[in-house]
Amino acid sequence: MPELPEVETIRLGLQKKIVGLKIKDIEVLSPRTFQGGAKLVHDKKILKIWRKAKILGIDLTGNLTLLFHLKMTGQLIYDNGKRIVGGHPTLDMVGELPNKSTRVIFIFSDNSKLYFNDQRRFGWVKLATNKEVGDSKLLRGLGPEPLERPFNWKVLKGNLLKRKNMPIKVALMDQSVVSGIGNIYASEACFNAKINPQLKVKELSDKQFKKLHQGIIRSLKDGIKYGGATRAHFVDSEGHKGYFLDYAYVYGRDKHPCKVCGTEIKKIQLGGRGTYFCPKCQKL
DNA sequence: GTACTTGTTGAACG
DNA sequence: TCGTTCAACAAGTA
Repeated sequence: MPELPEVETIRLGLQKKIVGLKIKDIEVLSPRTFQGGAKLVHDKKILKIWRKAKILGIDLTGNLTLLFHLKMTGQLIYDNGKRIVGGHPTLDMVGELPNKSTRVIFIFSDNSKLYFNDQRRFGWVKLATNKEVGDSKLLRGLGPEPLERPFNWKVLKGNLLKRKNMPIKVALMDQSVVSGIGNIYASEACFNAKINPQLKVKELSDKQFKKLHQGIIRSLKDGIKYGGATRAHFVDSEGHKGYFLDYAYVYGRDKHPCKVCGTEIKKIQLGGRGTYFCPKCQKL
């Protein structure tokens, strides 16, 4: 599913392709997926594409911005005849478009198209004014971007300590602590830092906060390098089909041997979510 | 039919 | 009010 690295991958791919294009038309196949007045995008030009946490923003002329959240199964697929940019990987990304998962289609003045596909309709597209974007509680109260400079281990520690009694893995997923860490990367970051996900925040040493800071960055950069955390079929931004073997160290690998020490990976529930860890590498 | 999956939100708890 | 937990929601798979 699209997490921060996949949204970033999409942003980088789209940036190269649609900035400067004019939106000629829009088709909303699933009204509940599109919030706001769809017709307002007619004849607007794409100025800039940005990302905050897992939200993708496309700034348009007319002080308008399109906001996208892919949630679990959203995809953005750009098609100018051969090139596409993906999200949640499914085989239909290389098949015919539109298909039964297509919710919104943007048609540009050069007749290329951007498809918003979403199997489960958890995701959404929202047209907002620039002011609404600034006021949006979606974007306010988000913690620092984990891959940008202001995010260092002291900031991480300070923010985490607001949740001092929580298990560290649950606290990591709090979006006000750090932006964009979901269930997969929370487990992976803890593994990278060799910290047991059940450990309470207040029990971490400074050394562990430093390792966790590095662990978060490493897991996210790995994610971007591999184009997103997934073991399923994948299509890269040039349309080549690829296949990711499970690059994750722990996520989704319960009962499998740890890639570092061979110990069986355990799965537990933490904060109501599946949590994976190696009992030997991540001792309490 | 049931359990499970996700991020986000708002209710409910002590 | 607070820190924290939990149910609900969207819809599809196994």
